[in-house]
Amino acid sequence: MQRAERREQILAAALKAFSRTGYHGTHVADVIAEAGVARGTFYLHFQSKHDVFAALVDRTLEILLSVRPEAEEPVVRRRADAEQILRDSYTTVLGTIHKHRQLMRLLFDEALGIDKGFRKQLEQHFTVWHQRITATIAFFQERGVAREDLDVEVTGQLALGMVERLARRYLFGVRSPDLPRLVEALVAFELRGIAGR
Amino acid sequence: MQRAERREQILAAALKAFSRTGYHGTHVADVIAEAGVARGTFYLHFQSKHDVFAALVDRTLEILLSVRPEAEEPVVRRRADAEQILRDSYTTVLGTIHKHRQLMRLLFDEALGIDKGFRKQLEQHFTVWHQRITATIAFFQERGVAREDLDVEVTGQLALGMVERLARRYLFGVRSPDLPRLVEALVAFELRGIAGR
Amino acid sequence: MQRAERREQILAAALKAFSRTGYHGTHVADVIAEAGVARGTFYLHFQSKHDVFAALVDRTLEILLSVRPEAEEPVVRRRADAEQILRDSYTTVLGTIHKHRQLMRLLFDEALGIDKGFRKQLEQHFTVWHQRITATIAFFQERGVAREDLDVEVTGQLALGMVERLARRYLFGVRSPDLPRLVEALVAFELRGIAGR
Amino acid sequence: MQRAERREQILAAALKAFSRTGYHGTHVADVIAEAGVARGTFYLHFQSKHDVFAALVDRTLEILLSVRPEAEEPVVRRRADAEQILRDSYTTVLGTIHKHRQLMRLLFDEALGIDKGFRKQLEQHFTVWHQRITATIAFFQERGVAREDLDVEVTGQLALGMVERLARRYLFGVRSPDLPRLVEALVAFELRGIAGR
DNA sequence: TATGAATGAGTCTTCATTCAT
DNA sequence: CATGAATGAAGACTCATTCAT
Repeated sequence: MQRAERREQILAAALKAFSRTGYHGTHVADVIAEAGVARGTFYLHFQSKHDVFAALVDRTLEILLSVRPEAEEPVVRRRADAEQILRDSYTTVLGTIHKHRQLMRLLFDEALGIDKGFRKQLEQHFTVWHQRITATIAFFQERGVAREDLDVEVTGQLALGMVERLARRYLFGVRSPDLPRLVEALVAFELRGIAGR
Repeated sequence: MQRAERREQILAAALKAFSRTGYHGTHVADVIAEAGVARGTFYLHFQSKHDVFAALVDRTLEILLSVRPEAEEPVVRRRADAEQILRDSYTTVLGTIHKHRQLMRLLFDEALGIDKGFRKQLEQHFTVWHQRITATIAFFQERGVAREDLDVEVTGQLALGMVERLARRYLFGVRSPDLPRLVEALVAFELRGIAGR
Repeated sequence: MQRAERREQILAAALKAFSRTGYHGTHVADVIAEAGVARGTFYLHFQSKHDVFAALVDRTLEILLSVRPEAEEPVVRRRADAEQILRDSYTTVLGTIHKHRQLMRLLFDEALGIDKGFRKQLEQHFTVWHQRITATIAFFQERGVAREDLDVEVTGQLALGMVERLARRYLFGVRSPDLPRLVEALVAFELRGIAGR
Repeated sequence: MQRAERREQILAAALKAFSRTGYHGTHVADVIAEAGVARGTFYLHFQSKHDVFAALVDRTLEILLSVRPEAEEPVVRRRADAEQILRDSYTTVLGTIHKHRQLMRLLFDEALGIDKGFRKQLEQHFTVWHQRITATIAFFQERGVAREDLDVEVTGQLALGMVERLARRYLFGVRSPDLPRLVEALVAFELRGIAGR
């Protein structure tokens, strides 16, 4: 078996195990049992238990950050109206979160309690998303869709919070959420929320 | 020293210790050192390390649930306009969260990673809050402040998410947040978000 | 309450507790709960947990050693025939053991596992009993009831063992044993066992 | 080192340690020091301190129960006379007990004080032996060696008690007991004890 | 690379005993 | 004498990590 393959195998087993019993409730013994691999093999591919978890976190963050539907074709975006932009964005984001819900749950429920490092990483990640969102809002302001006196900074956080909560409430652990409904409520609420008048 | 007093003392020390190094990073030795009590004394008041943490979580949830400004004078509420109701509510809630930010942080950052029981407890808590919020929204619908076609259920979650994120971003670990600014942005956003038109 | 009374009260509670859960399975907390006495009071009357147990053991050994039916009226004994002597002795001994079966059980089942001191005490006690028995056998030899070539020393041990086993099997923990039957079998067996022919 | 070998090594060390200081006086630290293994290694082979002890008890009981000289050649037995049967049996039994005197002492002196479970086990064991003995007595009755009116049940206990006492008094902790003497006294006593007239 | 036996530092928890009131 | 809160030494057990094969 190729080195990368074996690594994947362990990573998958770790995800399963961690999802089942959490980081501290999962022992290396559980991971290797799940993977069907010897103890030594585990340490051949990962430096430590913490290390596997970090790898999963990294992967999760990569997945999240790679979701950039709105950035792909800026020119086209200008033509699209605000509603469509939001709808597309949120559909992609929520869809991605749901698709990788096990990883997401790990990140949101476990990572904080393990390490200050993970907290930092997560905060940075939120910062990046916050920037993207505020950029979008600024763009909406330019287009006259968002009012000028909006507190962009705080509003960006509000948008983040809404998504996070929808994810936690409707996406983790559920097989088939009613994505369109969530997106619709979210878009309607946000568009009005940022609108003038 | 009275029994209850000693218990309080240990609880305070535990809060400090847990806040500093997290649940798993904190040893009973740290707690008793912080409290200045003997090991046996700790176990005279709490069954286990897990038990002290649970006591802190319970306390936190009690504090959160006891925040019910809007419920106190229903008659007056009817006269008040929606904006004032929201402003008052959020001011109280965010203020309370900030006042007890150490406890809150413990609940939000640590509790999930320890025990499925805590996760359940937290979910139940969110359910209660969700109910309160949807009740308020329904009230706003009656009053014509919120549109009829609003997805109340999902919107309730959105409101919850906004508060949670503000708390995490601006209230935990900060001495003096700009509360009015947060409330203003929140109220303005939500009022528009739920409005017709 | 008189000092001696209080001591008795604790002793009785300790016997109950030890009988229930054994020496190591019983904590001072159990004893004082059973006695309805405060922790400090316990140590006012006994130096340690070990000390109470020792007091119970002492009491048990005193009871056992005070059983001396055959010694009371040596002149009369000479007239009685061997069978009656044995029957009387064993009836008294087995009766006493049964009457104090809780104490006896403590001595036989627990004392050995606690302390080399108790083992020594018990061995000395057996030695005393062994001497009494061999004296009786010697007396029987004089009277011609026991054969001359009997290995008195070893036979004394055999008699001891028979009684011990009957006690363990039929007397501990039973409310009403068939004492006459045991005595009859024992006497018949022993008389023949030591007899010539 | 093979798994079974290492287990044996620890078992031997535990026997030594327990024999020296008793169950409660022996710490896992003592056992591993005696065995020259690390703490973790101990728990790799045994679930707990209680578990090693149980393993030793099991082994002891197996050894005791496997002593069945009289069962091997029933046909021959019928021809042999009672005295020889008893002499052989007791020689083997007492010899085996002496050979494994450390294990036996553990069983008889320690096991009772640890656990009700061990008491049960020991009682069952005595029951088995009692059955064997009564069977032999019944056989002797058939052969006319034992009287018909014998209380077989109780007499079986008497025989058990004699052996137990000899074991405790002459076999535990002694290097070279005078086995023939013990057997002779025992056989002579028992044969007469069960005899008619 | 793979294996799994071995390691031992780390922690929680217990419980007999003390002592201030 | 009585109380019961406080003490802290002691000890069982865990589990991430190493390493010889």
